[in-house]
Amino acid sequence: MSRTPPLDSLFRALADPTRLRLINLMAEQEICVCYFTEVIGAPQPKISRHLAYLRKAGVVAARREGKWMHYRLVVPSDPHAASILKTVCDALRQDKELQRDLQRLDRACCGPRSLVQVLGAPLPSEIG
Amino acid sequence: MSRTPPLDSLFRALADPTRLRLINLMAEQEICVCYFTEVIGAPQPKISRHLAYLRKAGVVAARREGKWMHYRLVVPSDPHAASILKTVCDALRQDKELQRDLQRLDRACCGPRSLVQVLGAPLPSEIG
DNA sequence: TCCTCATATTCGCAATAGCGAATATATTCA
DNA sequence: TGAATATATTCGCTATTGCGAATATGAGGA
Repeated sequence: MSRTPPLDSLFRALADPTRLRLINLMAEQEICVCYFTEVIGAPQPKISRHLAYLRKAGVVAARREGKWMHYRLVVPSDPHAASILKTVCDALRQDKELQRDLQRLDRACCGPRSLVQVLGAPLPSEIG
Repeated sequence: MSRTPPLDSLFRALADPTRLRLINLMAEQEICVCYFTEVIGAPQPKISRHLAYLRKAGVVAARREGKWMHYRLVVPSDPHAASILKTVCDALRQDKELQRDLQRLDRACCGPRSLVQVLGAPLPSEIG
């Protein structure tokens, strides 16, 4: 007796600029939380809460590796939701602001004062 | 200086079950408000407010014809938003609950005690 | 064990969303 | 002009959301 279409929870998850930035950063890679806070420049609890929101919505999954938590996108089981999420990622990738996020991610990973160098943070890894 | 991705307003518009039902009903046709209230079975102000929300978000447009207001989907100028909205409509069409809405719309238009017969309401029209 | 670091959760608050009830507006018809 | 109809808006309320600040949890190392 579910009187609500199955997609509105997905859209609620997508209906926030910070969460869209997080999704964009995860679109290609599994990413450690420390990069999110670095790239987005928001307080860590804010990032963590949005990640928790995405987790509850089933949009992302988390994996612990020692002290670090890695987040990755989950392909929704509903094929329509999956298709929408794919389309969304494609759209985000074209946004100028969000491209700058990806550049900042690059610097945070590989630059001379990168988190990798300073904290020994784990590198993002391509999703196999 | 728009610090927010352009899509989150679209997703906020989509993040409500009633609005998804409205969008589904408009997916193929321009529809008169009286059908929305009839099919969805919600109080008229509620329908009207959600339509206003969709209008402000640029998802639908309205056209007056005498006493009746007709609403239709608007293809967003941003091609990514357009692509997302298309994908959403395709997904909604497959939902069982939403298919029943379309059946109710059919009856409201063409059945023996249809609004067309009782009120002289205008028929939905294919979007050319 | 204690300390540190990475991340998560809780708390209290301000902003927002959605709702029903009532009312306003716009159009047609008499 | 006034009544009737279709739709829109406003109001007061409750529920939810997002936030910063503070605190808790969980892992690794001394």
